[in-house]
Amino acid sequence: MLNNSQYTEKLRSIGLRPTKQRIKICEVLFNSNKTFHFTINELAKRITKSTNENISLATVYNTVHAFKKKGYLKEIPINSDQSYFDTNTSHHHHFYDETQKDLIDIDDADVEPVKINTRIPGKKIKSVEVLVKVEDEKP
Amino acid sequence: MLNNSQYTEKLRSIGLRPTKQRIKICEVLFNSNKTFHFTINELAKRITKSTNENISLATVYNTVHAFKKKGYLKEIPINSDQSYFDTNTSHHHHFYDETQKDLIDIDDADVEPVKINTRIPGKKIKSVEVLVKVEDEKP
DNA sequence: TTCTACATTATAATAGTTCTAAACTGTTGA
DNA sequence: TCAACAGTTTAGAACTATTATAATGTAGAA
Ligand SMILES: [Mn+2]
Ligand SMILES: [Mn+2]
Ligand SMILES: [Zn+2]
Ligand SMILES: [Zn+2]
Repeated sequence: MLNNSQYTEKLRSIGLRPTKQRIKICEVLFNSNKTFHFTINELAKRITKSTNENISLATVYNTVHAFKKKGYLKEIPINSDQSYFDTNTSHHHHFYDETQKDLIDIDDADVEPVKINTRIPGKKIKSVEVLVKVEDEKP
Repeated sequence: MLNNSQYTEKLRSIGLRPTKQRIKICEVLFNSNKTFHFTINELAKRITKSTNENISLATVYNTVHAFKKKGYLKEIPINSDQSYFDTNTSHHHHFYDETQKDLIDIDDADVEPVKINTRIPGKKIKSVEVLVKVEDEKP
């Protein structure tokens, strides 16, 4: 629930110029108190719906990638059909409902700490994420 | 380390005709005592290298998908650029080395059982997989 | 051997994503 | 204040992994 001048500051703080396109995208992504998952196309549709002006698809891609790089968004690997992004940047996990093709958060507190008893020398861990695939129970 | 007639049986047992293309693909995928990860393009290159005859890319796609559906291969979601497949169909996890863009198995025994303390009503769990992203340690 | 359903193939089509290069804009500092 | 410039947006082209098409070929059954 931020206003435009707060997005302006947010953008400035990470070295991005606060253009009207970026502020619009911030509104769609971060104005809700709920986080959500989206594909680029879904995001583009939301933007078009909540605005009269159109934002070019290239700008949507550019901005999403800039936000991801700055840590405002995460990308969730689900399958190779298209990229899924997440406005929830806290450490958490996912159910993927293969019947509904739907991605659902699992709070980090609902997963016992994952213990990996092996390492790769010279490499440090960036993230540990659990993906739980689910489907409808047999009737 | 199977011979062609064993692949023939393997294919027959899952209702696929043992064509020479499919047997060739079986050889490349399953003749080694090591399992490995691959993309379709890498697989197509391996096939071309180990054969004089060429197998159409469409056949490689068709066969890989048929094998996946029959449980001979797993697909590993890493990113949305392209599909990664795994000849290791046992339950296991992965390191993804973001520096080298390399996928490395983690034996199931090296991961403490992952406990998820939440469920989705009406859905049953198909798989629980851990992806550990790593990168080079800072020097 | 003949028949048929299944399989292969080259190629076209599709779709998500990235690139291009021209037009536009936010910011800086003279 | 405003010219200058780097950063940004844009439409559309290009790119690339994947899937569809439809003609040709083949394995297995009878
Ligand atoms: Mn897929
Ligand atoms: Mn990506
Ligand atoms: Zn999430
Ligand atoms: Zn593996």
